[in-house]
Amino acid sequence: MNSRTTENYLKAVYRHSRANSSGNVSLGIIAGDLGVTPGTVTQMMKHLSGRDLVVYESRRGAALTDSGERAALDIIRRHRLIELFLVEVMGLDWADVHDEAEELEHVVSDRLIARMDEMLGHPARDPHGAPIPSASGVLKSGQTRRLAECETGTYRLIQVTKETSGFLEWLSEYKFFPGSIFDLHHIDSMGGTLSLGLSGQNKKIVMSIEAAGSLLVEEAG
Amino acid sequence: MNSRTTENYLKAVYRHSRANSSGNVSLGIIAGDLGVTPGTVTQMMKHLSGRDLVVYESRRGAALTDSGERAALDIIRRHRLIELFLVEVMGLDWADVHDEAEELEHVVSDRLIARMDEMLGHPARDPHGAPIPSASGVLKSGQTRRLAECETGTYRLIQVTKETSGFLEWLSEYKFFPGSIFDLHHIDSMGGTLSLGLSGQNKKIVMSIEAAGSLLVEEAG
DNA sequence: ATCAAAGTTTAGGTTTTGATAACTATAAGT
DNA sequence: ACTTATAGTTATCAAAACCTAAACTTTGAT
Ligand SMILES: [Mn+2]
Ligand SMILES: [Mn+2]
Ligand SMILES: [Mn+2]
Ligand SMILES: [Mn+2]
Repeated sequence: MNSRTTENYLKAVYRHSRANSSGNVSLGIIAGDLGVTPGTVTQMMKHLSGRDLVVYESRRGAALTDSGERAALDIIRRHRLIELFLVEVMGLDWADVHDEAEELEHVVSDRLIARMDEMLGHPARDPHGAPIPSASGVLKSGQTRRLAECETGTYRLIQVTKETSGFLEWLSEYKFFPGSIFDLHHIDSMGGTLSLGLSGQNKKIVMSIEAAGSLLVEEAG
Repeated sequence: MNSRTTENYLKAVYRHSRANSSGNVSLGIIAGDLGVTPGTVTQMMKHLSGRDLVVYESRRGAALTDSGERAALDIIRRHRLIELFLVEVMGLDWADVHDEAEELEHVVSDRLIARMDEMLGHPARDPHGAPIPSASGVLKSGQTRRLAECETGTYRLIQVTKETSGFLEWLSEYKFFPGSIFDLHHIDSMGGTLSLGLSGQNKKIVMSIEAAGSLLVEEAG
């Protein structure tokens, strides 16, 4: 019904509307994200607009309609359930499932997704800590903060938003996973790094503030 | 690398070369199988020929090359492992997995297929009794006969070659599965039916000889 | 020899996705 | 206000991957 490509566009619009308060995404951002030229995005937005999946006003950007958001959340649900299934049922590494899910999300039937959900006990989060939208399209995200914007203190890692296998493997080496509790010891804003220690371990982790931008945490005091 | 469509053509050529002794498939048969016009098949065979997947001589039909056969067996392996995975690991009904596998076979990565194979203990047969080609592309099919061509006697059901869910559900009602042993009591070739009884049950099964054409059996004396 | 069936060819069409490059609107700076 | 830079739009072209229609050719059978 929706092609692979249009589904990926819908996800891209969704991704970037979270960032922008208005929910309106500028097309250049999508072009950059998907690696296509701006003209291509304009065309696609017109197309999606014709199918009532986005509202698009010339030069004002695009926003998902209700049915567009439903479609986007459905694909995101698929993606996240598939990732968790690959990790929990099939025993793959969390660093290794994103690309696979990126393909399968467009092909696996609703019935199979429902069965995965059932086997996994209607899970709330994927292996990277991202919340899984419900079958009815409700996504509940608690209030988290980017580690890059935190002061020193004690936190719990909730979600890793950058899913490149290199970064995930690096986190694994420190056994730093969603759920881990840690102390943010020191922030060197000039040097652009921060250092932290996992509770129950004495090795120190030093990472760039840029990298810390893809870690979502909540206070654990 | 190979598109969904070309992969399905390769499977179709493979399917019908088994039937023909020469291994040469007439293009009309493929057109009928895939529901396209003859000209479309001619074009596709030229295309596959250019990619060294089939040998094709005008009006003489097509046959898979070695690499074409390898490709076909790889997809068949995927298909059958996926079906078995869906039944054994995910608990779906055997009548319900073919269509799903028909899609997934083109998308699931090699790594995931290898993992399924491992989880299933390197199985020899799919849920319908069809042999699963090895990763190196070897398919060992024992010598079976079509029930439609058997005399009365005792047999074991090995494989069901028609995978429509209606037919599979009908077999399920009688608990008639690959592995089942039964007596072929009576053949009414004029009426076009045969009747048999499963060992350990006294209900009689009557089916058309046409339907019995899709049951492969071996003697169980 | 004739004919029907099977297969081929040609020409054309659709869908989906994308690029290029000239053009235009908007916002920002001076 | 005027210029300029930036972002976005438009129109045109393209290519891949399928497919059909219909006229034509070959082949095998009667
Ligand atoms: Mn992912
Ligand atoms: Mn995707
Ligand atoms: Mn099947
Ligand atoms: Mn298929």
